[in-house]
Amino acid sequence: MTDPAGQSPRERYRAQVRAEIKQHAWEQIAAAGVPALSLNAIAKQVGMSGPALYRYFASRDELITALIRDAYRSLADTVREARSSGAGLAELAHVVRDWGRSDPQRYFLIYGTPVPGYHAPDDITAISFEVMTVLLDAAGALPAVGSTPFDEHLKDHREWAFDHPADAATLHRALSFWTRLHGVLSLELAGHFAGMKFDPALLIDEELESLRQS
Amino acid sequence: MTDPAGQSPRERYRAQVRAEIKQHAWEQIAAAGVPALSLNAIAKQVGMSGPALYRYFASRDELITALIRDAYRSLADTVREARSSGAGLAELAHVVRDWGRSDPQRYFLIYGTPVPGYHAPDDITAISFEVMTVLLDAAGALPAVGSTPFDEHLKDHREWAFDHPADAATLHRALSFWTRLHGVLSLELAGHFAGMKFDPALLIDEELESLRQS
DNA sequence: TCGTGTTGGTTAGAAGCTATAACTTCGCGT
DNA sequence: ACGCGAAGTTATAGCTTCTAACCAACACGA
Repeated sequence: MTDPAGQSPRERYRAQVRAEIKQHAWEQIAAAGVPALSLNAIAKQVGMSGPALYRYFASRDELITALIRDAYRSLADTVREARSSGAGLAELAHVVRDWGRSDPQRYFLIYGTPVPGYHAPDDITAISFEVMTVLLDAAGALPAVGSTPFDEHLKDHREWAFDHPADAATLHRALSFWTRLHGVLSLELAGHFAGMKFDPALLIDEELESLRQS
Repeated sequence: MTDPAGQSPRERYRAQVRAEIKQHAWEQIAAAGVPALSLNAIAKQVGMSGPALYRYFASRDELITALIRDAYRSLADTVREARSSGAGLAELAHVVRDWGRSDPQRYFLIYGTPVPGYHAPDDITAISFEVMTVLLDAAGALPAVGSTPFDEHLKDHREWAFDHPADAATLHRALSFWTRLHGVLSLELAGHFAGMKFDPALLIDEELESLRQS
């Protein structure tokens, strides 16, 4: 999916089997969620028996971590491509929404219930910064607005933006975009709007419209 | 926890053992999340061996469902009491935030990753309507504002409010309150603000402040 | 007061899971 | 051509949920 020229044929085979394993893992997760993911069942699906799978993933947790990494990677690629195609915050919201609706469990692998002990490896948190960078770029493209108390607060707490040159109001807008979109989208994907027949896309539009001026 | 006068001593004992089981279940969930919840381990903790626990909960899923019900019940009681003590939307937000921070896994039992096949029993969804009713009451107490396109859309999709007499703008504000609060709170509780050192309470304040006028 | 039936508890065991150990077989590179 | 390492196998330990069968003890009506 990334580098086509895998070196030795041994490694090419290995990468292909790993991909196949992850493919079946995604199908199981989409069908019944992460808790129902069974290494045994996956092994049988790919045609090997049980413990052979441990040659490819050292443990169940390592497989899940790989899936989380791929999910982040997919999200980051999606928003970066949309942004480079000229999408603003409003369009980005719907791009992310479509991405989430295409595989809700993948969305929740990133933004769902956390596992108390778990800390994601550094390379994964690095990808989440990629996403935030795109949001900061898009938020910075909006017209400047007046400062609020929270903006002042952010001036003292902008380490998380690293070297991004956004001003405090832009940090605020990127944060609000993130939290408002996630607020609507995660409730939609989790089915909490089930009975209510309104269109979540319209709610998102207005949540972000009011973000433009405030 | 609810009705003190359990009838027969048999039923009193039964209710007390059920409560003790749930107590240990909450501790396990808080420590390692729902997937790590083990009926065997709980049984040993309460001093009985293995399958005896099935006299009190027919299955692991039924125990978890009971925990979900208690979580909803606790949330509904919390917001209703706060509202009856005169809390407005702004105060309600912090009441809910405190409730979530006191036991994040309990929050995620309601608003976290959904299980694909699972549908909550009717009595649980009824409790979620209790919460929504309080939000609608509090949202209706705010000064009236002009109508937006989404308000017009809501006029045709207000079945979920049942017989509550709120106008469309109030439905909209209750929805925005819910989604914005959940957006910030769930990301905070999941640790996605880990590196960033800003105060989520301030972000919530401003998210709801802009809701007052829009 | 004496059956009798429900309830709470036990141990045994089936089926499934993760994961490790020991062993064999295949294929790549020197 | 040969050897070594990678890939796969079976066996097994230890965990899980959950069912079956059995036993004890309490509650209640005759």
